[in-house]
Amino acid sequence: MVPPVVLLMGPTASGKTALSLALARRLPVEIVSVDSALVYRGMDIGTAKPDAAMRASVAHHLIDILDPAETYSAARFVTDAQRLIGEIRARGRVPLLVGGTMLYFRALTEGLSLLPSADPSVRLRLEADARNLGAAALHQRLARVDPEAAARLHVNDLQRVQRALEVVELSGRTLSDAHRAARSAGIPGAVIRLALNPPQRAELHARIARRFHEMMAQGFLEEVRSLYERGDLTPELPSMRAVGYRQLWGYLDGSWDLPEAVQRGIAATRQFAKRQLTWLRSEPEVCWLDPQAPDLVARALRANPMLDF
RNA sequence: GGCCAGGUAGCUCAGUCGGUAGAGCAGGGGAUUGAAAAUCCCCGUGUCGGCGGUUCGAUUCCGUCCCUGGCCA
Repeated sequence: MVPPVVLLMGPTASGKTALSLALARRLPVEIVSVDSALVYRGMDIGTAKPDAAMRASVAHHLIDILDPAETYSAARFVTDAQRLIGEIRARGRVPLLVGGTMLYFRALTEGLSLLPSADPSVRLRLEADARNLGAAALHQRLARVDPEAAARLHVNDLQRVQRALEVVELSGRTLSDAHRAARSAGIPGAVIRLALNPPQRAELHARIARRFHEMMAQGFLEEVRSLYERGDLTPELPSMRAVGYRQLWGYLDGSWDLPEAVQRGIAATRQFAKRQLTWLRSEPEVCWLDPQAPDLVARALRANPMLDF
């Protein structure tokens, strides 16, 4: 029988890393990171990346695989994760997928439609069109080629309107047609979903603030400064748009003073956590865990008999 | 102690020539198919500092008290 795949989800600062390491002491797991920021090298403190000692104690995958100038995607994640799940299972171990990028989890478990990947030149042109013609004009253009997508997308949601236009331009079929066609397969075999979250939102907010200040004490600003001073990175890159990095970048370029950058960073983290929880509420068959509960690992195992080998 | 300027949403403030008030930020809810730590949508009742007075009606005018900042002593 193939081992189950365990998904450990939860908002930022909910204690996923600690629980994943505790689980690793009880089960023969390898960890697959499900995180769009942990993929970047040199972004350690602000992403709360598992440190060298942690990564020496249990195999971690999909961490430090890209330079911050590069871009990753949900589709690449699905390809990478599918491959890793197969490899880990072939070693007779349990794939433990840990992270907070909920789109990646959803793409992996529900599959993705067959779509063209992003094309930088098309995106540059569409961005220029958006600037010159306005969001309404782009939305109207979409309404002509893919009325169904236009009806679904808000005029102001430039990112998705542009993507829908990009899909038609690159593939000749509409996004709406592609969505109706078959998706890629999800995860074969059993899937167990654990979600870590404090029952009280105020507690999560407190954890977020505490952790942000700890990051500052650990040298988060110096980490961002060294990225800032590279000279080839811009605030528009997906890596530099990450929570905390974006706000400290704003301090370095003089947009605001340090206390304000920190407050904005903490607020952005809270907002991120809220969006993660919106995803999480629609996940099926989730075993919710309170990070403050004693014997967390025992609780997780008891709730999922399949895990108790 | 005197004079001046303020005290309105969790914060910063706007406003009501008297008919019980609204922005930004924060916060809450939702969406989410190759940028997703992104992007976008929806949600605004609060003794308008306290107490009196005038008025049909006061957050708005008057008096007084309290608090904050500045200037003068």
